Amino acid sequence: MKKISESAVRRLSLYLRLLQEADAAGAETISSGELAERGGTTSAQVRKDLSLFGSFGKRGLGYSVQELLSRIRSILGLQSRWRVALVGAGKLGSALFSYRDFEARGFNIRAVFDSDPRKVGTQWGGLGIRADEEIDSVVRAEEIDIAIVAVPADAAQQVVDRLVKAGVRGILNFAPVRLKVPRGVALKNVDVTLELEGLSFALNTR
Amino acid sequence: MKKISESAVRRLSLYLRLLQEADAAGAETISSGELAERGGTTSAQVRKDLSLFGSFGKRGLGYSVQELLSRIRSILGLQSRWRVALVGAGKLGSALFSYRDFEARGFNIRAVFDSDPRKVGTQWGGLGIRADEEIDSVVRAEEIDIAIVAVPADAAQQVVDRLVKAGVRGILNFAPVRLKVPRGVALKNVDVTLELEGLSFALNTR
DNA sequence: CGCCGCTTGTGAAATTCTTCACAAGATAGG
DNA sequence: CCTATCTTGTGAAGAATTTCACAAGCGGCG
Repeated sequence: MKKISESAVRRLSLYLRLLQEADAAGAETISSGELAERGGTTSAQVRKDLSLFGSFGKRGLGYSVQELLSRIRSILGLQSRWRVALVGAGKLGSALFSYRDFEARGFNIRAVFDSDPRKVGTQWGGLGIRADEEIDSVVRAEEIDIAIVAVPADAAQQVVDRLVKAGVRGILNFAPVRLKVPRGVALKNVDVTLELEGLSFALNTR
Repeated sequence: MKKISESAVRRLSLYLRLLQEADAAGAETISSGELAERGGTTSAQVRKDLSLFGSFGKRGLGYSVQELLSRIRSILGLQSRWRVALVGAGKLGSALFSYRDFEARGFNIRAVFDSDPRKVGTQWGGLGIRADEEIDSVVRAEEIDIAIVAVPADAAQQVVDRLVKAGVRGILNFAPVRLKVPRGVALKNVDVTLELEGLSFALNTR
């Protein structure tokens, strides 16, 4: 199997959303050109991306919205739900937790952790907040695959070490630090400051 | 002036953070190799990135931490503060607002908007929440450069249209939609679902 | 049935990004 | 002053990604 670039995966994920919108709008079929237009790319790019995984379209017609939806879901591994833990019950954690769109897209938050003893034990939508020390046992018991890390920068590496030790295989990190994870564990970072600085650069150079 | 790739800018931003850490740790000087190691890249990459803007190092010695800090700040346009508006005073907006790290990095939130009449008028850390209808006048009066959009997907385009009309030149969008902005307006997206799906793909293919 | 208009899938070309590799500057030590 | 050791800056090579361009499949219509 050849290597799939990160940007190709991002775009697939984007196509998935566009397809869901098209589906909701009642479209039966969609062309690479329409997808490109709505996704801000080119039709050749769309076709190339899809061709990495097979040929799903019909010449002259385009793609069946239903079929492409299910193909992309399967490519991205979204057929079944992922079991997710959220670490950090601060404001960001709370915002993420209440963002119920995750649920709809197959990410099921099954545990919440925080280091603050005053928060531990309180209920969040039917889920009791656990102490960081319980990460190992709870993650194992709940068979968590993915963790969302929303703790301060100086606590993040320790939390991640615990998560990895407990068997988590994917981490989405919101703390502004470069985390170390062993190979075999997937890591993605969301760094708002970095994006703002990107805007600053763009505004600065013109 | 030649074109600078998005990834190069991201890395500069990363180097900036690493330099701040090195500075806090008391380092006077730093080599491309050290930066690379801490930033998860290669020394050639670091040197190439920096060489796009000039030659800031001393052979045999490396880079002066202080000088490189100020050079990168100036490249990224962070010498002066940016005037920022936050649109959307929900949970995410609240999390972003209270993340005072922005302030430290030169992004000064000067206005908060929300469409909910019950929120309008309440105070957030000394700032009164304004109605979306006021975007035009307030953004002009406050000379806002950058807006952070943290509203539901179906409201985002309308908000952005207003912001753009009022003269905002950079937008950081958290809503899961592909926004349309005129050329000349810089747009960055933070899409958590997309990142989670990227993790799903990574976990799925092995 | 045959032609026409549309759209896919994909090699090949073009472009962009990363890595290599090395001359040359800088310092320290004898 | 000379040598040994670092580390930069940068053309050139290599790799990856995007765009081009076109043959070929498909459906509709006369």
